[in-house]
Amino acid sequence: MKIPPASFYSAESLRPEGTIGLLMKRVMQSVLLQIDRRLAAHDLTHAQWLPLYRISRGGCDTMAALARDQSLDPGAMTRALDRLEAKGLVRRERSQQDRRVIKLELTDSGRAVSQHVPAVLAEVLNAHLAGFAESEWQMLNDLLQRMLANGEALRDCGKDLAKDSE
Amino acid sequence: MKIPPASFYSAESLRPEGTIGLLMKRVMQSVLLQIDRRLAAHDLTHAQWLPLYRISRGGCDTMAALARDQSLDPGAMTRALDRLEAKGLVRRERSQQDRRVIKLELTDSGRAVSQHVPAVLAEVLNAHLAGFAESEWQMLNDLLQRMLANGEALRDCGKDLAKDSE
DNA sequence: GCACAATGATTGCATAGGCAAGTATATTCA
DNA sequence: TGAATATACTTGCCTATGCAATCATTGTGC
Repeated sequence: MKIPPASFYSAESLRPEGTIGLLMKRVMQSVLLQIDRRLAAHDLTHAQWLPLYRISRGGCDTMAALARDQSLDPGAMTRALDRLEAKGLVRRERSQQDRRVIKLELTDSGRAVSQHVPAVLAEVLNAHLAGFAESEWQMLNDLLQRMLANGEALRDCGKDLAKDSE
Repeated sequence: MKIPPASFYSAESLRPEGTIGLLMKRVMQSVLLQIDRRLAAHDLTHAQWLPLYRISRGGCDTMAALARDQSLDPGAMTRALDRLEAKGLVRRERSQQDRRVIKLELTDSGRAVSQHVPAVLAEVLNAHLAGFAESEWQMLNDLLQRMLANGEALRDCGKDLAKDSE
């Protein structure tokens, strides 16, 4: 059973500055700007504290797990870890059980820095949600989840959609 | 009159995979993936059809205007235009009125390609909104607008916030 | 007119991500 | 066992973005 696409936008009526897409891009930019600003003192960018934070929370202690978790390219993750290792925040160690995988663990310095992240993250998100009722926050979560589910449905059957829509 | 920040997230309860931030990132990735897939036949990436589309719509015919419009770095825009010009989609021409500015205009080829964009954009957005009632779509717009407004309020008074939150 | 600031565009340097090819190790199955 | 396959990671190449410094041009105030 397929739910048909919505028809809120049309090629004729589209105004580039009014779409959901641009709106979300702007919101994301704002959130990342605020977080980066608060973590700049620790010399961290959003591409760096994210993996750091994930490692510190446990559950993501290999490159592949980390890359999947953040839906990021493995190559990009390798280089991100290069930078974190160069800063002395992360240690790589080849696993003995499976010699393909490389175990990741924080150094003392990495642990110290990563503990600042959750408070900043929560603060910035809450600031962007100022004035929201809890029901509105839940609604936003729900709507975004549904958009994501629609997107995933598209992705799977997407090989034959690479044609133009005219 | 200031609206206090929300308190939906806290440093202790934060789960990285459950935040609004990661959710929006995923939705954006999905939207861009689908658009890029449909425009790949025209050899365009999302960083390329966006300025193209804006120029074709009129109102953004200089580098600075384009960069501001997409909240993008002027340097990045220069290089983006380099690539579009190399593909023969855009022409640069120095203005006679103000010899600092460079007027941008689409070539015939650029115009031809850019006319495919709106339909694809609308199609992908609508597909991600499948199953949404119009009221839900409006609600989503409204909530995102409010998040953006909160973010802009932060940005302006943000010079003294570059400290840690502990 | 002239020093000075403001603006438009560019460039160098750095981080960052996608894609594809390649290497090493593990797993599966004939 | 051994070939095919899958997985983990790496590397090279390209696009893409931010920041800071630079240059040319324009506008401002004296």
